[in-house]
Amino acid sequence: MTEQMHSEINGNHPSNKIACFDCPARMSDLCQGLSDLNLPALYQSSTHLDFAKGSTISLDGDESQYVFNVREGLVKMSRLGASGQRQIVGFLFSGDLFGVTQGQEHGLCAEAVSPVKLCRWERKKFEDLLVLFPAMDKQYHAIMSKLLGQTMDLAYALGQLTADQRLAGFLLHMADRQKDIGHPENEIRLDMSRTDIADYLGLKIETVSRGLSKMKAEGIIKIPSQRLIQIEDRAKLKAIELEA
Amino acid sequence: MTEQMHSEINGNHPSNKIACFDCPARMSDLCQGLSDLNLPALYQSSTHLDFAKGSTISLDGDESQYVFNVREGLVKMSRLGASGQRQIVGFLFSGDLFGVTQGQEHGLCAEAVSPVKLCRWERKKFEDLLVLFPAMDKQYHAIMSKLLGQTMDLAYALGQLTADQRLAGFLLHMADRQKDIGHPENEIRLDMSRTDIADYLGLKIETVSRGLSKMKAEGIIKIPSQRLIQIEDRAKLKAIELEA
DNA sequence: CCCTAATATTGACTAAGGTCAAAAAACTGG
DNA sequence: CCAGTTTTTTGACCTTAGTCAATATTAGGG
Repeated sequence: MTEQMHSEINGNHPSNKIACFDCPARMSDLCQGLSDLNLPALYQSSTHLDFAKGSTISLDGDESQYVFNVREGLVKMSRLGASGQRQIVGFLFSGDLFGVTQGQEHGLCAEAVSPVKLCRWERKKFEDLLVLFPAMDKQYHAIMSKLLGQTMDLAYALGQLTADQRLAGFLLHMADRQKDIGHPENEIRLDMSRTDIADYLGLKIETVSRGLSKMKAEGIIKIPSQRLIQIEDRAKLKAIELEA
Repeated sequence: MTEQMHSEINGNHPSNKIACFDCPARMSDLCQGLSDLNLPALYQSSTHLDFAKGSTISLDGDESQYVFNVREGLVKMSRLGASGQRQIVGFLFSGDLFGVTQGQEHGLCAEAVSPVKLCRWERKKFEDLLVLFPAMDKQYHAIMSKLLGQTMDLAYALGQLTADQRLAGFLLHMADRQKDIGHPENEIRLDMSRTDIADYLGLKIETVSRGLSKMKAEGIIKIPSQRLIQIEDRAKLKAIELEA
């Protein structure tokens, strides 16, 4: 169940129908720079994959490493340490690129949190695309830069903020994401477990649970079901995040 | 004293003499891909700057943002948070590139820890160089990737490791750096203060001090002077880093 | 070389978050 | 709808690192 197999869909794209046009990630950081005319090249060098909830997404095959773009679903990216722990370094939503840290055996690992549809390129082919499409290369620079910024933000949170501050920041961040996808921004649909949240925020699951319970008791949030959180008092949440 | 001014050296490089040839960072990640023939282009679009110890290196001017390469000295890169704290997200040595997180007002700031000599480009011009020299563009991708990996490593340390583990890891990492520069690898010359180390490791200065004192008491390290640490028992240090 | 200011160390105490254990909710397949 | 499993919440207690305060050490300027 943990090692559930993925299914390879459209391996070589035998038909000429291009799935990019109606891809939920068509306007993602990566693809938005490309005109419809250039999509076929992007599409033909890619493989589409489905991963079941909980399955591991291997970042490199026999020879090549891969670069991925998330079409649908939620992926978690973890840094596995020599001392056996795991730090989730990012959650990846529709349109997010991953698999960009080449070479270095960084003990990175990606897992599908929900059922996931991905677009995959061999790194080599992906780099060819970047040469071919300067607009995409520019976007790629921007993506790396953004990713670096996000990871620095995480380091800031982990190194400097209290448990409550991290949790408040997490909820606000998730709420913003919901808005981006066009969902009501005060209703957070959590696809990840409490354990995932804990591993991301550098906390233990009990601390996450206590933090949420406290916010609920103070009327800042409602928790109609475990995986659904409603923000009742955004201002107070913001205040917690910025607490001295 | 904190806001000590920097001096601009060789602003427009009026002479034809090219400083790149004898640059300590000639073989840095950025430049190593270039042949001597291509150095003039790199040199002419750059500005050389000196910063006094303790001075702030502003990452963007009136119009443009800048990209820097460290020639000599030590730079610290900090993420400043809305709640007033600071997390040092990296120390930059000779040959390290910085200023790559464009756009986003990420509250980033760079400071000279020791007297520093830098090479600076306007981002726009720098990107032109990348287009001109594919080898350099490739290096740039690798640099971003490495930087991202390092920042994830930091996140792992901050989120998952104890104070002693972080400290042991830091010393080992610094020792490796010394080796790279050709210094004896068991003698760590610390250019940064205890406060800097604390801000980097997400600890308070007292915790850093206590940790070092404990290691000294256990014969793992010697501290001949505040800014000089000798590793006496590397294996034990490694063991602390990996402790369950 | 001494005096001062900055930096680092040490000590006593506190608090935030972790650990261990049990209870409660929430999903699962039949 | 129910039994069984997983996930989450809550409680009591403990440990790690933070806080506050005093002392020691180091570096710089006259």
